[in-house]
Amino acid sequence: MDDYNAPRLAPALEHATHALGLWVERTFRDVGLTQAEAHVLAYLARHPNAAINDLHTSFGHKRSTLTSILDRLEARGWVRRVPHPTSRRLVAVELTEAGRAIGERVSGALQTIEERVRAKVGDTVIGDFLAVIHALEEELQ
Amino acid sequence: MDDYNAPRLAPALEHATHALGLWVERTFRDVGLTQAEAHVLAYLARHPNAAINDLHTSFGHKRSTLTSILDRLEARGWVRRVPHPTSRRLVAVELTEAGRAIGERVSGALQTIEERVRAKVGDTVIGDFLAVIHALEEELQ
DNA sequence: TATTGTTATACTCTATAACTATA
DNA sequence: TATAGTTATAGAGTATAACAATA
Repeated sequence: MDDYNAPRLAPALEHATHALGLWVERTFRDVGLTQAEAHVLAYLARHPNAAINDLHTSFGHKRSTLTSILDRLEARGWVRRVPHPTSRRLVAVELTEAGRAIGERVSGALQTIEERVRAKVGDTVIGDFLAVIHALEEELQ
Repeated sequence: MDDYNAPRLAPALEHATHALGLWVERTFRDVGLTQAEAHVLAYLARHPNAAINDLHTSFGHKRSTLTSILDRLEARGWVRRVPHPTSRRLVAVELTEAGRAIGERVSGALQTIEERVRAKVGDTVIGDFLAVIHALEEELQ
Protein backbone atom coordinates (compact mmCIF):
# COMPACT_ATOMS: atom_id res chain seq x y z
CA MET A 1 0.00 0.00 0.00
CA ASP A 2 1.87 3.11 1.14
CA ASP A 3 -0.44 5.41 -0.78
CA TYR A 4 1.08 8.71 -1.64
CA ASN A 5 -0.89 10.60 0.99
CA ALA A 6 -0.38 8.21 3.89
CA PRO A 7 0.59 9.79 7.21
CA ARG A 8 4.32 10.51 7.22
CA LEU A 9 4.93 13.12 9.88
CA ALA A 10 3.50 11.28 12.86
CA PRO A 11 5.29 7.99 12.14
CA ALA A 12 8.58 9.81 11.55
CA LEU A 13 8.15 11.71 14.81
CA GLU A 14 7.44 8.59 16.80
CA HIS A 15 10.28 6.69 15.24
CA ALA A 16 12.81 9.40 15.97
CA THR A 17 11.61 9.81 19.54
CA HIS A 18 11.88 6.10 20.05
CA ALA A 19 15.40 6.11 18.62
CA LEU A 20 16.26 8.96 20.98
CA GLY A 21 15.01 6.91 23.91
CA LEU A 22 17.13 3.94 22.91
CA TRP A 23 20.12 6.25 22.50
CA VAL A 24 19.63 7.65 26.01
CA GLU A 25 19.47 4.22 27.58
CA ARG A 26 22.51 3.05 25.66
CA THR A 27 24.60 6.17 26.20
CA PHE A 28 23.89 6.52 29.90
CA ARG A 29 23.71 2.85 30.75
CA ASP A 30 26.50 3.36 33.29
CA VAL A 31 24.18 5.41 35.50
CA GLY A 32 20.91 3.78 34.43
CA LEU A 33 19.10 6.73 32.97
CA THR A 34 15.75 6.73 31.23
CA GLN A 35 14.60 9.18 28.62
CA ALA A 36 12.30 11.17 30.90
CA GLU A 37 14.89 11.37 33.65
CA ALA A 38 17.61 12.44 31.22
CA HIS A 39 15.52 15.30 29.90
CA VAL A 40 14.48 16.50 33.33
CA LEU A 41 18.10 16.53 34.51
CA ALA A 42 19.25 18.32 31.36
CA TYR A 43 16.49 20.89 31.80
CA LEU A 44 17.39 21.49 35.43
CA ALA A 45 21.04 21.92 34.54
CA ARG A 46 19.98 24.90 32.44
CA HIS A 47 17.20 26.25 34.64
CA PRO A 48 18.46 26.44 38.25
CA ASN A 49 15.74 26.28 40.87
CA ALA A 50 12.98 25.65 38.39
CA ALA A 51 9.65 25.02 40.09
CA ILE A 52 7.88 21.74 39.48
CA ASN A 53 5.28 23.81 37.72
CA ASP A 54 7.90 25.00 35.24
CA LEU A 55 8.63 21.40 34.37
CA HIS A 56 4.90 20.81 34.08
CA THR A 57 4.40 23.61 31.59
CA SER A 58 7.63 22.98 29.69
CA PHE A 59 7.21 19.26 29.21
CA GLY A 60 3.45 19.04 29.01
CA HIS A 61 3.26 16.23 31.55
CA LYS A 62 0.64 15.99 34.24
CA ARG A 63 1.79 17.17 37.60
CA SER A 64 1.30 13.72 39.05
CA THR A 65 3.60 12.30 36.40
CA LEU A 66 6.30 14.71 37.47
CA THR A 67 5.78 13.70 41.06
CA SER A 68 6.70 10.13 40.07
CA ILE A 69 9.72 11.13 38.03
CA LEU A 70 11.02 13.48 40.71
CA ASP A 71 10.46 10.85 43.40
CA ARG A 72 12.76 8.50 41.54
CA LEU A 73 15.35 11.18 40.86
CA GLU A 74 15.29 12.22 44.50
CA ALA A 75 15.59 8.61 45.69
CA ARG A 76 18.73 8.27 43.58
CA GLY A 77 20.17 11.41 45.08
CA TRP A 78 20.12 13.45 41.89
CA VAL A 79 17.63 16.16 42.85
CA ARG A 80 16.24 17.79 45.98
CA ARG A 81 12.87 19.41 46.50
CA VAL A 82 13.39 22.76 48.23
CA PRO A 83 11.13 25.62 49.28
CA HIS A 84 10.53 28.08 46.50
CA PRO A 85 12.01 31.51 47.21
CA THR A 86 8.90 33.52 46.38
CA SER A 87 5.83 31.34 46.82
CA ARG A 88 4.96 28.81 49.47
CA ARG A 89 2.77 26.78 47.20
CA LEU A 90 5.50 26.26 44.62
CA VAL A 91 8.18 23.63 45.09
CA ALA A 92 11.59 24.30 43.59
CA VAL A 93 13.83 21.50 42.37
CA GLU A 94 17.56 21.63 42.90
CA LEU A 95 20.19 19.40 41.36
CA THR A 96 22.61 17.69 43.71
CA GLU A 97 26.23 17.66 42.64
CA ALA A 98 25.84 14.18 41.19
CA GLY A 99 22.65 15.24 39.45
CA ARG A 100 24.27 18.31 37.98
CA ALA A 101 27.12 16.26 36.57
CA ILE A 102 24.69 13.92 34.84
CA GLY A 103 22.44 16.73 33.64
CA GLU A 104 25.37 18.53 32.06
CA ARG A 105 26.60 15.34 30.54
CA VAL A 106 23.21 14.75 28.92
CA SER A 107 22.92 18.32 27.77
CA GLY A 108 26.43 18.25 26.32
CA ALA A 109 25.89 14.98 24.51
CA LEU A 110 22.68 16.27 22.96
CA GLN A 111 24.43 19.47 21.93
CA THR A 112 27.10 17.48 20.15
CA ILE A 113 24.54 15.46 18.25
CA GLU A 114 22.53 18.52 17.33
CA GLU A 115 25.67 20.29 16.15
CA ARG A 116 26.40 17.42 13.82
CA VAL A 117 22.86 17.45 12.46
CA ARG A 118 23.06 21.18 11.92
CA ALA A 119 26.41 20.84 10.17
CA LYS A 120 24.92 18.25 7.87
CA VAL A 121 21.67 19.99 6.91
CA GLY A 122 22.25 23.69 7.55
CA ASP A 123 20.51 26.33 9.64
CA THR A 124 17.58 26.88 7.31
CA VAL A 125 16.59 23.25 7.40
CA ILE A 126 16.80 23.21 11.18
CA GLY A 127 14.50 26.21 11.24
CA ASP A 128 12.06 24.42 8.96
CA PHE A 129 12.10 21.40 11.23
CA LEU A 130 11.09 23.54 14.18
CA ALA A 131 8.43 25.27 12.08
CA VAL A 132 6.81 21.92 11.28
CA ILE A 133 6.92 20.89 14.91
CA HIS A 134 5.24 24.15 15.80
CA ALA A 135 2.57 23.90 13.12
CA LEU A 136 1.87 20.30 14.03
CA GLU A 137 1.42 21.10 17.70
CA GLU A 138 -1.01 23.83 16.78
CA GLU A 139 -3.09 21.41 14.75
CA LEU A 140 -3.04 18.88 17.56
CA GLN A 141 -4.68 21.25 19.99
CA MET B 1 20.00 30.35 31.19
CA ASP B 2 18.72 29.08 27.88
CA ASP B 3 22.14 29.58 26.30
CA TYR B 4 22.09 29.98 22.59
CA ASN B 5 23.44 26.51 21.93
CA ALA B 6 21.20 24.59 24.33
CA PRO B 7 19.62 21.42 22.93
CA ARG B 8 16.55 22.34 20.89
CA LEU B 9 15.83 19.43 18.59
CA ALA B 10 15.46 16.70 21.18
CA PRO B 11 13.14 18.70 23.48
CA ALA B 12 11.01 19.79 20.51
CA LEU B 13 10.78 16.20 19.33
CA GLU B 14 9.72 14.89 22.72
CA HIS B 15 7.22 17.65 23.23
CA ALA B 16 5.55 17.07 19.90
CA THR B 17 5.42 13.32 20.40
CA HIS B 18 3.88 13.82 23.80
CA ALA B 19 1.32 16.21 22.32
CA LEU B 20 0.55 13.60 19.69
CA GLY B 21 -0.06 11.02 22.40
CA LEU B 22 -2.45 13.30 24.23
CA TRP B 23 -4.24 14.02 20.97
CA VAL B 24 -4.67 10.30 20.30
CA GLU B 25 -6.14 9.64 23.71
CA ARG B 26 -8.46 12.61 23.44
CA THR B 27 -9.56 11.98 19.86
CA PHE B 28 -10.19 8.26 20.28
CA ARG B 29 -11.46 8.32 23.83
CA ASP B 30 -14.69 6.70 22.67
CA VAL B 31 -12.83 3.46 21.91
CA GLY B 32 -10.04 3.85 24.45
CA LEU B 33 -7.00 3.93 22.23
CA THR B 34 -3.39 4.49 23.23
CA GLN B 35 -0.72 5.98 21.04
CA ALA B 36 1.04 2.70 20.33
CA GLU B 37 -2.20 0.92 19.54
CA ALA B 38 -3.37 3.71 17.27
CA HIS B 39 -0.20 3.61 15.21
CA VAL B 40 -0.19 -0.15 14.89
CA LEU B 41 -3.81 -0.15 13.71
CA ALA B 42 -3.13 2.67 11.25
CA TYR B 43 -0.10 0.80 9.93
CA LEU B 44 -2.05 -2.42 9.49
CA ALA B 45 -4.81 -0.58 7.67
CA ARG B 46 -2.21 0.31 5.04
CA HIS B 47 -0.18 -2.89 5.08
CA PRO B 48 -2.54 -5.86 4.88
CA ASN B 49 -1.18 -9.07 6.32
CA ALA B 50 1.98 -7.50 7.61
CA ALA B 51 4.08 -9.93 9.61
CA ILE B 52 4.88 -9.11 13.22
CA ASN B 53 8.43 -8.79 12.04
CA ASP B 54 7.41 -5.97 9.68
CA LEU B 55 6.02 -4.08 12.64
CA HIS B 56 9.24 -4.82 14.51
CA THR B 57 11.44 -3.34 11.80
CA SER B 58 9.11 -0.44 10.98
CA PHE B 59 8.55 0.76 14.51
CA GLY B 60 11.86 -0.15 16.06
CA HIS B 61 10.25 -1.88 19.01
CA LYS B 62 11.48 -5.10 20.52
CA ARG B 63 9.56 -8.15 19.43
CA SER B 64 8.42 -8.78 22.98
CA THR B 65 6.96 -5.28 23.11
CA LEU B 66 4.91 -6.04 20.03
CA THR B 67 3.73 -9.27 21.61
CA SER B 68 2.22 -7.19 24.43
CA ILE B 69 0.63 -4.64 22.16
CA LEU B 70 -0.80 -7.29 19.84
CA ASP B 71 -2.10 -9.30 22.80
CA ARG B 72 -4.15 -6.34 23.90
CA LEU B 73 -5.36 -5.54 20.40
CA GLU B 74 -6.34 -9.17 19.92
CA ALA B 75 -8.14 -9.30 23.28
CA ARG B 76 -10.22 -6.33 22.18
CA GLY B 77 -11.09 -8.02 18.93
CA TRP B 78 -9.25 -5.60 16.69
CA VAL B 79 -6.59 -7.88 15.23
CA ARG B 80 -6.05 -11.59 14.61
CA ARG B 81 -2.78 -13.50 14.40
CA VAL B 82 -2.91 -15.74 11.34
CA PRO B 83 -0.46 -18.10 9.66
CA HIS B 84 1.84 -16.31 7.27
CA PRO B 85 1.31 -17.36 3.66
CA THR B 86 4.96 -18.03 2.84
CA SER B 87 6.85 -18.85 6.02
CA ARG B 88 5.84 -20.95 8.97
CA ARG B 89 8.01 -19.03 11.36
CA LEU B 90 6.41 -15.68 10.55
CA VAL B 91 3.11 -14.63 12.05
CA ALA B 92 0.87 -12.38 10.02
CA VAL B 93 -1.48 -9.89 11.62
CA GLU B 94 -4.92 -9.28 10.20
CA LEU B 95 -7.34 -6.51 11.12
CA THR B 96 -10.84 -7.52 12.10
CA GLU B 97 -13.63 -5.42 10.69
CA ALA B 98 -13.81 -3.38 13.86
CA GLY B 99 -10.03 -2.99 13.84
CA ARG B 100 -9.99 -1.89 10.24
CA ALA B 101 -12.60 0.77 10.93
CA ILE B 102 -10.51 2.17 13.76
CA GLY B 103 -7.25 1.93 11.84
CA GLU B 104 -8.71 3.83 8.92
CA ARG B 105 -10.18 6.39 11.24
CA VAL B 106 -6.76 6.99 12.81
CA SER B 107 -5.04 7.09 9.48
CA GLY B 108 -7.61 9.51 8.09
CA ALA B 109 -7.44 11.81 11.07
CA LEU B 110 -3.66 11.94 10.85
CA GLN B 111 -3.86 12.65 7.13
CA THR B 112 -6.15 15.57 7.78
CA ILE B 113 -3.80 17.04 10.34
CA GLU B 114 -0.78 16.54 8.11
CA GLU B 115 -2.59 18.14 5.19
CA ARG B 116 -3.22 21.20 7.29
CA VAL B 117 0.39 21.38 8.37
CA ARG B 118 1.53 21.03 4.79
CA ALA B 119 -0.87 23.73 3.65
CA LYS B 120 0.51 26.02 6.31
CA VAL B 121 4.24 25.52 5.77
CA GLY B 122 4.62 24.19 2.23
CA ASP B 123 6.17 21.11 0.69
CA THR B 124 9.77 22.23 0.96
CA VAL B 125 9.52 22.74 4.69
CA ILE B 126 7.94 19.33 5.10
CA GLY B 127 10.86 17.84 3.20
CA ASP B 128 13.30 19.65 5.46
CA PHE B 129 11.51 18.30 8.50
CA LEU B 130 11.97 14.76 7.26
CA ALA B 131 15.60 15.48 6.39
CA VAL B 132 16.31 16.55 9.97
CA ILE B 133 14.58 13.48 11.34
CA HIS B 134 16.71 11.37 9.04
CA ALA B 135 19.96 13.09 9.92
CA LEU B 136 19.16 12.92 13.61
CA GLU B 137 18.46 9.22 13.51
CA GLU B 138 21.77 8.67 11.76
CA GLU B 139 23.61 10.51 14.51
CA LEU B 140 21.78 8.55 17.18
CA GLN B 141 23.07 5.24 15.89
C1' DT C 1 -12.31 29.88 43.82
C1' DA C 2 -8.14 28.76 41.25
C1' DT C 3 -3.51 26.98 41.43
C1' DT C 4 0.17 23.78 42.94
C1' DG C 5 1.44 19.57 44.34
C1' DT C 6 0.84 14.75 46.48
C1' DT C 7 -1.28 10.28 47.15
C1' DA C 8 -3.52 6.22 45.61
C1' DT C 9 -4.43 3.48 41.95
C1' DA C 10 -4.30 1.32 37.56
C1' DC C 11 -2.77 0.49 32.93
C1' DT C 12 0.38 0.77 29.24
C1' DC C 13 5.01 0.82 27.50
C1' DT C 14 9.14 -1.17 27.21
C1' DA C 15 12.99 -3.91 28.12
C1' DT C 16 15.89 -8.24 29.31
C1' DA C 17 16.41 -13.10 29.65
C1' DA C 18 15.17 -17.66 28.75
C1' DC C 19 12.67 -20.40 25.83
C1' DT C 20 10.42 -22.79 21.49
C1' DA C 21 9.98 -23.40 16.69
C1' DT C 22 11.47 -22.70 12.16
C1' DA C 23 14.94 -21.73 8.52
C1' DT D 1 23.50 -21.14 13.78
C1' DA D 2 20.36 -17.35 12.87
C1' DT D 3 15.70 -15.64 12.81
C1' DA D 4 10.80 -15.05 14.56
C1' DG D 5 7.99 -15.05 18.22
C1' DT D 6 6.31 -16.00 23.18
C1' DT D 7 6.54 -16.13 28.14
C1' DA D 8 7.86 -14.37 32.50
C1' DT D 9 9.18 -10.62 34.90
C1' DA D 10 10.11 -5.99 36.25
C1' DG D 11 10.47 -1.12 36.20
C1' DA D 12 9.22 3.29 34.12
C1' DG D 13 5.76 6.32 32.07
C1' DT D 14 1.52 8.14 32.33
C1' DA D 15 -3.13 9.10 33.49
C1' DT D 16 -7.44 9.99 36.55
C1' DA D 17 -9.54 11.07 40.85
C1' DA D 18 -9.53 12.65 45.40
C1' DC D 19 -7.17 15.36 48.44
C1' DA D 20 -4.47 19.25 51.07
C1' DA D 21 -2.29 23.57 51.10
C1' DT D 22 -1.69 28.06 49.36
C1' DA D 23 -2.99 32.22 46.74
